[in-house]
Amino acid sequence: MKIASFNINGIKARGPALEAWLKAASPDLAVLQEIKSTDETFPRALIEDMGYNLETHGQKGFNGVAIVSKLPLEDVTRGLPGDDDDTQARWIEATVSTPKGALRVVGLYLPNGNPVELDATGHPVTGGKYAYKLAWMARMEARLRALLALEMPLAVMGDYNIIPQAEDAARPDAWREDALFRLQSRKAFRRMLNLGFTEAFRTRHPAPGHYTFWDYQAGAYQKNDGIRIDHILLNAYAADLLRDCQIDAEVRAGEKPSDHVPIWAELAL
DNA sequence: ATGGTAGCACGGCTA
Repeated sequence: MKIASFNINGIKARGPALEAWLKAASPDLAVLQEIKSTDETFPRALIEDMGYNLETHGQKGFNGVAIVSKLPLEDVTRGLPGDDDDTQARWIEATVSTPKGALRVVGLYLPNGNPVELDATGHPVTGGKYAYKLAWMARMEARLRALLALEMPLAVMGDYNIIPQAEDAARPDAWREDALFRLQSRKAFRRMLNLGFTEAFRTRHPAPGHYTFWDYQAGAYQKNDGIRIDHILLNAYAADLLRDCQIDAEVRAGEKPSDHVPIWAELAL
């Protein structure tokens, strides 16, 4: 089965581009980020008329995640555990079952974290966006530990807002102090990888220069001034099933595109 | 360079 992740940056503006990509790529399942819509205002027919099932975890104006799937979505859960006061819609889970076995899927939109605010001793300022990002990643690590204990194939996909290595940015020096690339962010990401995950794209494409995001500003796409921040992490059960992983970079050149492009993986499932 | 562009929704935040 083909599974994918796509930060669509607003479902109301992305209808035609999303439909065109779903038709062309025909993923069996895709997690979507930044739907920027509530569950009630999401244009469900756009997805359902194409034969996909849809589960949303929306929020007015910002954030919001969803899963679309040709197979039924089972055991759907919404929200990242660990902080009852966190109202931002950034996490959704579901299970799909095939004749060859089941797959647990996470769709996530990890906080951006900018601007980075540090106190005099270099610690993130409490209540700031960077502190929120790091706290969110700590909660995510705890949730991943619980999911790993299920001992079943697991795919954790989405907009991580993390540039894992210098090779994943056209101009790494421009990102050194940014929340997407500073060492503390990358360490938190690596801690999660070290729980036993395989980063699907890097495993299959060791060469630098592959990106999933180009800013709308300053002609970033035309200059290929991109970063790789959308990732598919697979636990060992799922990594054993990995057959392919690609970025649909050409989507960025389409009509009225998102600033992100889809990334997908083929699993022998 | 404190700009630049885009989305949501109609003012200002988020990225």
